[in-house]
This record gives sequence, structure tokens and C-alpha cells, in this order.
Amino acid sequence: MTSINDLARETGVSTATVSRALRGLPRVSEETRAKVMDAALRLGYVPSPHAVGLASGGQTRTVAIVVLFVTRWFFATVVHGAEQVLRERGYDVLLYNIGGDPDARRRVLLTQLVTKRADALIVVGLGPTPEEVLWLSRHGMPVVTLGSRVREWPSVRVDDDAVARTAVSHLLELGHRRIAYVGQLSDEGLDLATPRARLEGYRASLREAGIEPDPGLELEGRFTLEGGHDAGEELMRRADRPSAVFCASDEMAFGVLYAAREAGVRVPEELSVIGVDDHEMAHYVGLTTVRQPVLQQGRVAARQILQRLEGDDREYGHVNEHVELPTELVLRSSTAPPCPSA
Amino acid sequence: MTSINDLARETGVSTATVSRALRGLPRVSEETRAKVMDAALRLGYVPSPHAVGLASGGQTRTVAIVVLFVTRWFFATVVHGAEQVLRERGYDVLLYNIGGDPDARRRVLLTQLVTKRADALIVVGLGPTPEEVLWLSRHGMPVVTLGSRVREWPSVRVDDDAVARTAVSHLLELGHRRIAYVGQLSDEGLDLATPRARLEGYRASLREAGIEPDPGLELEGRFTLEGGHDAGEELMRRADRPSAVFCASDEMAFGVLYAAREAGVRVPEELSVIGVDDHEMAHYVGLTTVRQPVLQQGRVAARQILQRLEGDDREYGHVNEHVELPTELVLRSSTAPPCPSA
DNA sequence: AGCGTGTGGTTTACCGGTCAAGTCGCGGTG
DNA sequence: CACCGCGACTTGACCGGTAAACCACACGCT
Repeated sequence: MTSINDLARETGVSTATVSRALRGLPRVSEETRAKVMDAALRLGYVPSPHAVGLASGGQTRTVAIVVLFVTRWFFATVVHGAEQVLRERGYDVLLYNIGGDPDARRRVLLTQLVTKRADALIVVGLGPTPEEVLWLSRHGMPVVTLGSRVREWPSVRVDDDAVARTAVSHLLELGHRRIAYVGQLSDEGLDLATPRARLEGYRASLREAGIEPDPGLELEGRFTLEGGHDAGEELMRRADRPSAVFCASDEMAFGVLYAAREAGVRVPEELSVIGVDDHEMAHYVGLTTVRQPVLQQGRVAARQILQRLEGDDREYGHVNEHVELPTELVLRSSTAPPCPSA
Repeated sequence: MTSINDLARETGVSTATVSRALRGLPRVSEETRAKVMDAALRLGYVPSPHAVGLASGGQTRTVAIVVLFVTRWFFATVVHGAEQVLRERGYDVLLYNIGGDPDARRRVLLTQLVTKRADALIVVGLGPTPEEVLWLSRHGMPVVTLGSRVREWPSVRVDDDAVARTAVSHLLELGHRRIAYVGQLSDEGLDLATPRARLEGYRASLREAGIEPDPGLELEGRFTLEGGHDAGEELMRRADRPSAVFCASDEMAFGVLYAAREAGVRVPEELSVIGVDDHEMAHYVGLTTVRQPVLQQGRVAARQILQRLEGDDREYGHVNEHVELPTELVLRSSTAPPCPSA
């Protein structure tokens, strides 16, 4: 590996001059600069980020993104959005997929892993615990949360309470009274902020309409197609099947739709289904959903981080500590008034 | 930030002793070790990877993964698999999503970005150009390709030619003669190995059955649901609609299925559709497909890399330079013999 | 002539670790 | 009793850069 010393020897100037020549700093004659550049190219010189980082204050030009499941559309899309704006600005992305493993979560967030390997951190979909907040703050790590919110750090999210209310109100307005909820309830040591908030919103929304939430209509299901499908099958088996289902994500909603089809239950005539996300597939299967800007959330989180790191970010204007992006009800063919005969 | 010097001062020993105490090396009394450990914990000490890397031969304990589109199920799943085994072994993952941008590709692969920031590289879905091979080799970067294959580097993939043959043979055996192909043909400066190989396999397979491939039946479509849908619409409009479609990915096949449904074309009675991947959704929509082990490809690629990096990897046995994983035809309800009336 | 002021450098001190070589006290041995 | 060997450290060089301090020399000015 060619180092800056090789370049210095090759060009006959000191390493400091080489360094300044390559970085375009003043106090270098054009002639020398050209010579250095040429040698660097010829020898395939690449500065060592380690040395650079060490010498200039421990910067890594790297941002870590911690997600629950890269394979979920939502997370992948968020990562895509964030990575895009970060790379544009010369930052690299370290990806940690802690996928439901509390142990991995501890190791990633609370040990060496993140600290000092990255300049900042974007936490997606996890509600950070007080311990995590404390540790990371103590180490001076700038953090932005996406999809959850803690007092100490900026966040980007949609109002999950409002999301649930939008969905449930829509169903109520259509005339539904027995409305089920399908989402992740327990979370095995992980703190999943989102499904909980949506569940609360669902309950509150029903209560306001004078309906007491029926615990029997709150179905556990992992945040996947399969989770939705299992919950859907369970629902279809019931004698007192609800007339509508609110799913905490579109992927789960797809699962419910397939379960309904398998059971010969017509949608939307016999069962209305509504999801959240506006997954790329939702359009094609005709799923009514509450759209949230997914890519954009990733982009905004990245900008918040950049703002924190570079401080002088006028381009994007003032960065709100807590950004809440708008959602929107997208009507398609999976919801309709309940069948009078039902 | 507490450094090793702070620890040394705190415990009254030299930095070298602290270093060895923390790393569990010999020549440190149990007493001293305990004292050091305690201080490290109390002060929240975390070694600087920069310093460690610099001092001990430029290692980063980081592997870069370059993918085309994280948001595609295939890529996300591969990343998931690779990240899992890498993290298990204490490696971090740098993610580069070059998403169809030749410029990004150049910057990531041919400039400083990758070199020296990672110990090794996994390239997913891109056929590396000779220039890229040369540059990376020159810099001593170990590379594994996933989904494509070059002579110089180990690879993990499925036999795309065989995949195409399996799919097309299945359709031929059912009695289909007019079989369309939907996949990405042109690639705007990116070298996408996979769709090209599948296209070739499709053509060869037809020829062997005595059918001359009809260029009019080879449809361009991006590797997404939407791409498949557009191509599907185009097909449905045709008077001489083919009786079967082979799609280069399940996501594209879903798009074709939706297009067919919208056009009132019944699957599989009037149109057979087959995809590749065995996407998690394929099961639910009843898509016949050629299954490839996606997660496993990511895992195997990661192991190959680890083998290269650590050399003594007996755990996984001998690592083949070019691993080809098996695929499997999964019969579901989207394929059937052609309708005699058609 | 004497004196700031720029320009184009060089020198040197780190940054935070690791590693090889050296030091020191101590119990055992010939 | 001098010597050896060994365990438990310390010292100092080094990894590849950066940043500040320093320097030589030319130039314009009073």
C-alpha cells in the first residue's frame, strides 16, 4: 500500500506538503501540486481513513443505521433514502440489522460497536431505552430516531396515533362497528414503538365512537406477510367474524387479504381491510391504506444528522427537533360499507 | 472521550499494560487486569478503531456490500444473510446502494470510497468490469461476487442459464409454444449479469425445442413490480398474446399477474406465468417459480469473505472458489397447459 | 538600508493505539 | 553467593496522516 511517505519521497517534498497539495489547501505552488497529483494517480494512492480520522479529531465520515429488519419493505426503503443523501455528502453507511434479537440490540447499541465507528446514528423503528439514551449521550453520539420519539433526540416520524385514527375513522364512517386490529403486540424485549402507538390509536378511536374495544379483536401477528396471514386465518375461522380489519402495515394487510381469499371471504363485500404504508404493491392489489412517506422519512433523518454533524447546513433550512410528516388516506377497493346481511 | 492514556493514568500502569490487560493477553497479573477492567467500565472506555486499525496493520473489521437496489426483496435478503454471519464474527457492514447510477458505481468501486474503508467487498448483482477488477485487485481488496462471476474472484450464485431452462422447459412440457420473456435487457451502463444470463438461457432453451425465439416476445422491464406490470400491460394488449410468460424475477411476475387480472385474462387458464426467486409473497399469490436460496447466498458469500480474511476457517470447511447453489422448480397455480381454444 | 509581508515550503508534535525490546525484583539453583 | 530465568511491567518506536510553528527568500515600501 502506498502511503503519503512514498508520495513525499517520489516527489521530493515533505509529507505535509503532499497532504496539503492533495487536499487543495493553499501554500502549495501549482507546479508542486501537479507533480503530487500525478504521482498519487500513478501510484494509486488512497489516504488511510484511519490515519485521517486519528489525526483530525476522530471523524469517521460514517453514519450508522440500526434497523429491525432490512428485509421489510419499510426499513429497506428508509435505508435507501438515508443512504442516498448521506452518500451524496460523502458519508458512508454502516448497517446494523438487529432483527428481533435483543442480544444483538444490546451489542450494537451499548457496546463498542457503534461508538467511534460512526459519527452519528439513525435508529429506525426502535424506541430507545433510557439506558441506551444515557450511554449514547454519554459518548456524545448524535442520534436521530425514525419512527419513534424520545425527548433527548430529534426524530422523524408520522403521527401513529393519527394514522390509526384515520384508518379506523374511515372504517367507522363506512358503518363498520366490529373492527379488528392486526399488529405486533408483544415484542420480546424489543421496544417497538410503532405498533403499540397504532394499537393505542385504534382503541382510542373506537372509544370515541362509543365502542368499547374488544380484546378478542386485537390480534397478534409479526410484521410480515406471514404474520398477517396467520392472524387473518384466525379471524376467518371465527363465527363472529368482524366486518373490517385494520392492519398495522400493508404487508400484514396483504396476508389478511390472502387469508380471506383462501377462506372464500369476499373483500370488500364481506370484509374490509385497511393497511398502513402504501407499499408499492398496495396499488396493485387494491388495498386501501394510510400512506406514509417512507423514502422521505429516511431522507429527512439523514438531513437532520448532517445538520447536527456539519452545523452550517443552510441548504435545508432550520431543522426541527421533532419532524412529523403528513400521512394520507388512500382509498382503493379493499374497503366498503359492511354487507347489510352480515 | 476517554483514551487509553486516561486509563493508564487512572490505574497507575503504562498504556501498553492497559492494552494487554483489555485484550486478555498474558503477562498481566490478575490484580492489575481487574483494576484496568474496572476503570475501563467506570470511565466508559471504548478503544478507537482508528488507532487500532492504524497500529495493527490497517484492519478495519468491516466488510463493504455493494448492491444495486436495497429495496428489492432479493438484495435486502442477501444483505440480511451476509450481515448476520458477518456481525456474528465481529465484522461490521458498510452498505452501498448504487441503484442504477453508473456514476455512483464508479465512485464507490473505483475511488477511495471502498479501498481501505473495508477489509473486503461483496458485490451483489453487478458484473464487475475489467477496470474494476484491475483496480480492486491492485489494491489488494478481497472480493466475492454474488449473482455474477468473474475469473479473478470467488463467486456465489445460481446457474442462471439453468434457472431459465428449468422455467422454460416447464412451460414447454405443459405444451406452450409462444413463450414471452420479461426482464431487464438494456442496463444503462450498469453491467447486470443476471437478467442477461436468464435471457440467454431462455433463448437457448427455446431453440433446443426447435422454436426460434421471437424478439417481439422479449420484453424490457425494470426489475420491479411496476416494471413487470408495464410489460404485462403491453403483452395483454397484443392480439397474438403469448400463452405463457417467463419473468426474470418474482416481483416482475407479480406485476404481470396484476396486469393480466386487470385485463380480464385468467391465470393460468389463458396465461401461464412463471417467475424466479420464490419471493415470500409467491406462495400467497400462487405463483409458480424457480426457487433460489437467497438468504443462503448472502450467508455463503459472507463465509467466503471470512475465509479469505481469516484464513483458518475450518468451521465451514473448504471454500470453493465458485459456489453454485441449487435451484428448484416450485409448482403452484400460475402455470397450466395452454387453453386449447387459444 | 531596514522592515514588514507573502509565498512555498519544512519540522515537529501529536492522534490513540500496538508491538518488540528492555528493565526490574524475586525465588530457585549450582 | 552470584547467576539464571521468569513474570510483570515500562519504554520507545511506529502506523499514516494532520496542524501548528517555524524558516528562507523575494518583493514592495519608507
